[in-house]
Amino acid sequence: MDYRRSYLRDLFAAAPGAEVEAYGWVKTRRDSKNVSFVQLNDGSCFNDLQVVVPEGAIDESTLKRITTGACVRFTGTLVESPGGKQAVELQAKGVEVFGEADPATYPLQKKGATMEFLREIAHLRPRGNTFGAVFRVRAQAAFAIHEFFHRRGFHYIHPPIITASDAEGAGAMFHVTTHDPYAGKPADPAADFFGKPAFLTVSGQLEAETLALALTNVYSFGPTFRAENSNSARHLAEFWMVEPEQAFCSLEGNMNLAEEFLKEVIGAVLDRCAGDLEFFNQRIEPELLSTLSHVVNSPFERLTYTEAIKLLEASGEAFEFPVFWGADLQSEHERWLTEKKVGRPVILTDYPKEIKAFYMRQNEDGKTVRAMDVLAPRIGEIIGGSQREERLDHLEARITEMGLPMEAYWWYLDLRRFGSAPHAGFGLGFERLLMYVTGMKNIRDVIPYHRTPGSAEF
RNA sequence: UGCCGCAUAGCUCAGUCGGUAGAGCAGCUGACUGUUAAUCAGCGGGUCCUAGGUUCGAGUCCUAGUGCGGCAGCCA
Repeated sequence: MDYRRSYLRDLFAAAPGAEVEAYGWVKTRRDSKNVSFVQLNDGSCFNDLQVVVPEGAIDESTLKRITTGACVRFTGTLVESPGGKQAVELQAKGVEVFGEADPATYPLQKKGATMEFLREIAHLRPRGNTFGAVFRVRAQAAFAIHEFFHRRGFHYIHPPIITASDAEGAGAMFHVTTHDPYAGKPADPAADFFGKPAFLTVSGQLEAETLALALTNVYSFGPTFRAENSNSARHLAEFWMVEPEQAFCSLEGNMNLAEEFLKEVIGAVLDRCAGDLEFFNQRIEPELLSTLSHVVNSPFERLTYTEAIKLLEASGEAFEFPVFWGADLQSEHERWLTEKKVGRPVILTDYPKEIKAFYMRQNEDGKTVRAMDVLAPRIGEIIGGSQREERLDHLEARITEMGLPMEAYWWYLDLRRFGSAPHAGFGLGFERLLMYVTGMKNIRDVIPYHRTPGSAEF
């Protein structure tokens, strides 16, 4: 056995008449008087291979071990299929059973399981249609992201996952310690592993900026952690984030990059995962394919926050939360804009400085900052970014205004002391992108093992 | 974390007015000339989430807890 062999993906493209092997897991077996049919899948592509077992080809006691969930290798001849649902099938001559699966206790059925139940058997769900497709799309999307940046000369960087800075301000953080938190002794950071409090990163942005102001165009793509007690279909405590950062880049350049990025990655998945997306379109989200091709082929709407507020005020909608200049936009407002008003992704820019982070570049009006959020129908905010404040005095003033600890930012401020440059970047939630591309409704179902409050199984 | 809803067979669910447990699918046994969510017949399968309470009697009503979901918030 060797990875250099045929996979089901290859068999579907092979010429009938070939003698082949087929490795995989059994989806179902159907028996007739003289013949048995086995649906086999190895995860190499969406389609199952139909294996035909003529009477006598395999002895009955072995055939009985080939049940749903079993792992097997068939040998036989690839032939054109007389059945309507597949071009080729395997005429079996022999089989080896690697692992049986007791049909009475194997929890995956071919019919009618809810997403909630499948989440409880997350170690087995990749064997089903839906999650096989999810994780193939996840892999292709991740690869397409690296390709996108690589082709444009961006350098892939690796900001630390453990950080001693608790001042990033992007959300509640997980502590990292070698001390027993349940021992009841008083906390003593100086005696801990790093000699001070340490945390899991909530964003690599500040570190990415330091590399952008040397390598010009960089991006990171890795796990990110937020200890927020959020219980929603759009939040995880551990998720993957893509964070490009560009020197010599304005907010407009940042928006252009974000739009090109989404279009190219979605386009790549449309190209390379056609079978998987077809399934999502049929069974998960009926409008998926038309929506995605529309997104790839039409420009994103770009609005300033101020324009968006005016549109919302003129909408005539009875919103639960009031709309006024200075208010943070609520989900209902974002949804109206992107789903009802525009019907495709919207980029909102130039938010009031009071509702955005300290590092965003201040506009000349003294009221707004060069922030941008990309909002997508169905899932809301998929990207958040900004042009960064590159002027030392402006940045220091904002840190003081917001009551943040100036000392903690000494190295971040050094970037503005020594060779500062206009620069911009954004953060993209990888799982949110996957929700958008697959039509899956819960973010817990686009990652193999979700981490959420009260949930760290597997 | 707040509001709302749900929890019954392996899965998906029904269970009327409070009177002692049901279906479909899955599984098992058999039938069937190539099936493809195969079909047909038969069989087995229950801590009705947990703990209290009301009642002659609770799957059903009440209280608390737990889990899950929806919406909201936090954001990516």
